[in-house]
Amino acid sequence: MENHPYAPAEIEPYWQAEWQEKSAFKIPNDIETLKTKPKFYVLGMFPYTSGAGLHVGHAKNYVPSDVFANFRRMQGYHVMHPMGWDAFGLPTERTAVRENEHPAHITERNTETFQQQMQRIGFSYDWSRKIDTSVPEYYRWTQWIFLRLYEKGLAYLADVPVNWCPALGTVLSNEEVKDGKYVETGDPVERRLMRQWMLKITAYADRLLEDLDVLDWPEGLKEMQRNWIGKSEGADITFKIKESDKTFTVFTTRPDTLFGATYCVLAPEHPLVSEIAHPDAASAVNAYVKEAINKSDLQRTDLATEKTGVFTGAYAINPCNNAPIPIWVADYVLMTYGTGAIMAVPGHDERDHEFASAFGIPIVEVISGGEKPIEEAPFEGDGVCVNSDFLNGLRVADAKERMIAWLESEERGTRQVQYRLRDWLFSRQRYWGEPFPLAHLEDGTIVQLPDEELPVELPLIDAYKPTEDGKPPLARADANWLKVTLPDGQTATRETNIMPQWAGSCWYYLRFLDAHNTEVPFDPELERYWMPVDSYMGGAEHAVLHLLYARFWHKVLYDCGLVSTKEPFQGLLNQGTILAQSYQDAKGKYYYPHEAEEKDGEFVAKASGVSLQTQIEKMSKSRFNVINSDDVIDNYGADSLRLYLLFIGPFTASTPWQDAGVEGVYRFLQRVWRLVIDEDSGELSEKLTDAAGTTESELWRELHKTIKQVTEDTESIDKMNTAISQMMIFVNTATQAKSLPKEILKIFLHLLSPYAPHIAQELWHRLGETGFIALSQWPTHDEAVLTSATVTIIAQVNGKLRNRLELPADATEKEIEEAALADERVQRFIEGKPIRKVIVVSKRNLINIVV
RNA sequence: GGUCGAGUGGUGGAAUCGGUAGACACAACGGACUUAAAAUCCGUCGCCUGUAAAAAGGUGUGGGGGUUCAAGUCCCCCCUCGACCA
Repeated sequence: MENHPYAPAEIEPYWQAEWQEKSAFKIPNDIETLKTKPKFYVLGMFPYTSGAGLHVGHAKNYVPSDVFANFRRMQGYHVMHPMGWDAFGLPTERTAVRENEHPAHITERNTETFQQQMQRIGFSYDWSRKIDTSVPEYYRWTQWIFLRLYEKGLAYLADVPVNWCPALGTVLSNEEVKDGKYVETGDPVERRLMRQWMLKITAYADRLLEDLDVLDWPEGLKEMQRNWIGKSEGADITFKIKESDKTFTVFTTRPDTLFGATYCVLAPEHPLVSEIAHPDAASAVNAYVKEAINKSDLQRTDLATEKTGVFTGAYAINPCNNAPIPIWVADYVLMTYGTGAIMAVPGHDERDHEFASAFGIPIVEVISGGEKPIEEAPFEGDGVCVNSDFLNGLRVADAKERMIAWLESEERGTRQVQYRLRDWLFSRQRYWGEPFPLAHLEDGTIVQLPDEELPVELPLIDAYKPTEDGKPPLARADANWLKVTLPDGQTATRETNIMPQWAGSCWYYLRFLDAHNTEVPFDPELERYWMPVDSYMGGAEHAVLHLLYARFWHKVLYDCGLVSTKEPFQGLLNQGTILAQSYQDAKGKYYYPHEAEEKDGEFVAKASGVSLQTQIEKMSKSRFNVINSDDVIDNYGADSLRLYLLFIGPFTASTPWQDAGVEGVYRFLQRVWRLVIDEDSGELSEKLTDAAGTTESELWRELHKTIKQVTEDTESIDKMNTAISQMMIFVNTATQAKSLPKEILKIFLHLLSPYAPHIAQELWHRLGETGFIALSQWPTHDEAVLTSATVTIIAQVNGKLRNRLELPADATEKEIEEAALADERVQRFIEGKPIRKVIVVSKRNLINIVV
């Protein structure tokens, strides 16, 4: 006899094709049609399209955003839910070099894979809005926006220290360098000053900081952005150099401790270092500077490492008491923060204290209140000024104000706000990125190309590496590309740097709104309708850089009158990472799970027998523990994959993948299937009836309970795991019911549809409905159905549960108390003891008797 | 070192405003069905005492202390892990 079990491999491709063919999730682009409904913009951070394809870690982000988009759509919103590809960047360029193929071809192949994998999961994206940051139709507008920044004076050239690898002849990012070596080849890397494009993000520091307050983001994430921007208020103070007319300026957040400054430190890169060094000290200073310059900032400022430094032989004059204090050079001071020079107050700063102790520099207490003597430990807390002349007796906050006022009146310093945020290094000496829409005249003048000339397309070149004389790869392009004739007839040479990988992702959420516009980057009316993004979901690894860069560009566009909101992403959630078991031998080499086996409770490599360590860690290609979404779909179907990723835990929690867990949700879907379909005949189950839903009153109540909870849990996004639990409870109840009104099942299928769209659609269809359940209306629960005639009262004695009492729902507190005191089991515990207090919590259906 | 977050059965995780700890699953175990197995259905499942089995009781949310009629939840100290920053 033929069987008719739940067969996702048959129903899923069918409905995916139907959705595609009927454009089920296509959003109109006509503003009048759009205005008939409220809008909702759900955006999952688009993926970098590496060759590895989509794994379940990506899906952990995209599945909840898809469920939420489905949910809002059923609630009657126009839902913007697009997808696209972040395609420019180094990984693809590296693959291109390795495989000797143009990066555009590789990108095409990779994006094709990603799209197929996503379509197999049944996401409700409007694929007609798909974008790819590496195609000219898109990056034309990235260049266009860059020109708006350039016009506003926000892009400039500067000599900045970069990681230069002589062996490769190229600049590397900080992430590619570890311990002064290129992480992949071990070639040495040095710090070198190079002329680079910078974006003046620091001009927006204050607004980037202040506007965080209006965003619905997790507090921790806002705090990370605040720390990154790192605003600190204090003063710039000018120090004269003894027996010289030279001066230097320091920035300090603690002007109140100026009387305690017993030495100064210049960063090794500080221009004064070579000028002021005493002849006797010059050679030691030079040697020190040379060594320090190649260390990373992290190495230099790490509190754990021992402080190093060298005395210059010169003295500065403390501006508040004219005391001469020695000037040192030390690498714990960075040229890139503040002024590259500090006043050191060892009594009240930990690093200064450590340094002064090591080199025998005096330590003076100027703020009282420390627990230990000032020679033993610095005191960084709040206290009262001492040994500080006109500041004596003031508390720290007042002393700061007083000192700044005094410095300003004496013209020895000014109030100053300092940011940790640096300007954004915006150029790369690479190939696979957006060319700058700029050119250089013979005399060195830089000119912007007219908007009509865009896009500046990437030229074809023969090798993706810098030229022998150190110019970027684009300098290899032929003269047709390199030379450009300007509207005024002059000839210029194109800029050969490219933009960094971040550029394309800084505004992609705007292009989705009007993805095919050839006149403007996006239509202003559409922008006003859709923006801001209501719910942006993605990994915490983008908590700082991507989100800060995109917010910066958005604010510039706002200032240009091109967008209507100050912030791009009103709501934001970070998904937890997905973890998986990985296997490593003693040397740290990773093994695939299929290469490992368990022997006597230990793991060993199948081939060699060497013993392996196992751990649960982040799923990634380099750890050989990636689970591909296609494999899961092959075995269980897309609906099981979706459900499992949600059921595994809250959206924001990091949880380990367990193959066995997929079985559980797969079984659940099979039970759902059997509620509707008789597996033996393939016909509708005989339990199904056309009776009203209320005829199965217990099930009817469970249904309404389920509507309520699924609605609330889906709304929160973070609790979709408990929404699924409740659906399981409903299905368990329905399985045991003697008869099943179709009405009840149809309502339930609505709840299931955002989560498991294929099976919900198939069963909806089998129950005789036409059209897409995904486009039907979300049900609401009836509170009256949930109330019942009796309630269960929890009876406690001294806070411990002793019995449950079934009482009428309208029982008064007095009646509850009487019933509880009369209860036999409660009696056993109060027997013979005086009752001291009785507390009835009617809201919680609870009574506590204290004896 | 600093900031923020977390720690609950064998496992993933539930638990609203302080009010029944362990929902829902996985794994395990037992039973029904089957020639057998798979699948399915039913049941047990924190630990300890207790019992033939129950009943019943004690204890229990990283550790210690506190507030409260009542603490996984609030406060203080400590330990461990994670993220970010230095």
